Amino acid sequence: MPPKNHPRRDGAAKPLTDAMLELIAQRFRALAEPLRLKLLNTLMQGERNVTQLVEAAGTGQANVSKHLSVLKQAGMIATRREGLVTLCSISDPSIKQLCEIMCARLKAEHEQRAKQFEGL
Amino acid sequence: MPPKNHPRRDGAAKPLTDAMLELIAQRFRALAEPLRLKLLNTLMQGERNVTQLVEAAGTGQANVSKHLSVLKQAGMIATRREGLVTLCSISDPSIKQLCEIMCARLKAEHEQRAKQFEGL
DNA sequence: ACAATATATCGCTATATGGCAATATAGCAA
DNA sequence: TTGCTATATTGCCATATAGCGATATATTGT
Repeated sequence: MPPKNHPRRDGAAKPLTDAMLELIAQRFRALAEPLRLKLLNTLMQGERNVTQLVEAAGTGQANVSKHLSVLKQAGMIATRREGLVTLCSISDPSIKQLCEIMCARLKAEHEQRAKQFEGL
Repeated sequence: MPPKNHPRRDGAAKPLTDAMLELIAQRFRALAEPLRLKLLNTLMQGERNVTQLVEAAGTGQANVSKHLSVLKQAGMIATRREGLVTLCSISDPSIKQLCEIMCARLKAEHEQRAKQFEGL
């Protein structure tokens, strides 16, 4: 038996190895490009094939294909071939959460800034 | 009065402008480097000055300083000067959430992979 | 086999950025 | 002032990667 996994009472950070940090950074990096976020945002509505994603993205097919492979590599999307087309879908349910948290924070900061300008 | 903010019943994605996508990507980019994650992880334990962060990070001071400015620019940390030292602290409470979600997902995937190797 | 369509991959250039060494700046003390 | 410490900034190099055009591969239909 490995030692029991005690949850931490304090807010202390767990010791993260460099390898773990690299893994985490890698996943954030996959979310760190506007075009990839756009693709994911499109896929939130449901499964789409590559051509549809190219149209929605408004950029070249080669580019979309490359970004899709990054997302796939990061385990964020899954693909299945159906005849001629490749259908893509989100395979990582936490992505929606992550984006919502980010957006909420951005909105809060924006409103905070707006308040600074009230009644000049 | 602006139009009321109806919450969405469906799982439909909101229309995100390119500017918004860029902003979101920018924040994820700040989290997309192992060293920055390490700094944030250290700061989770509380306020630290730059020298302490340099020691904890195990890299050069110039490097740490640059990464800190990225995090500050992204609104994730705040700094205050106290005499000779600059004290840094996390200013964005959502960071912890984001990292925890990422880590949970990584752990889940790791366990999933481990299962694939059971009973070869 | 050939043609047509959908997607992936390759080669390229331009840009962004991490790390380092050196230097600059700021605050404090003697 | 001079010197010391803490931090920021600058210049440089190496690497990563976004975007693009061209090409390769795969799948289906004729």
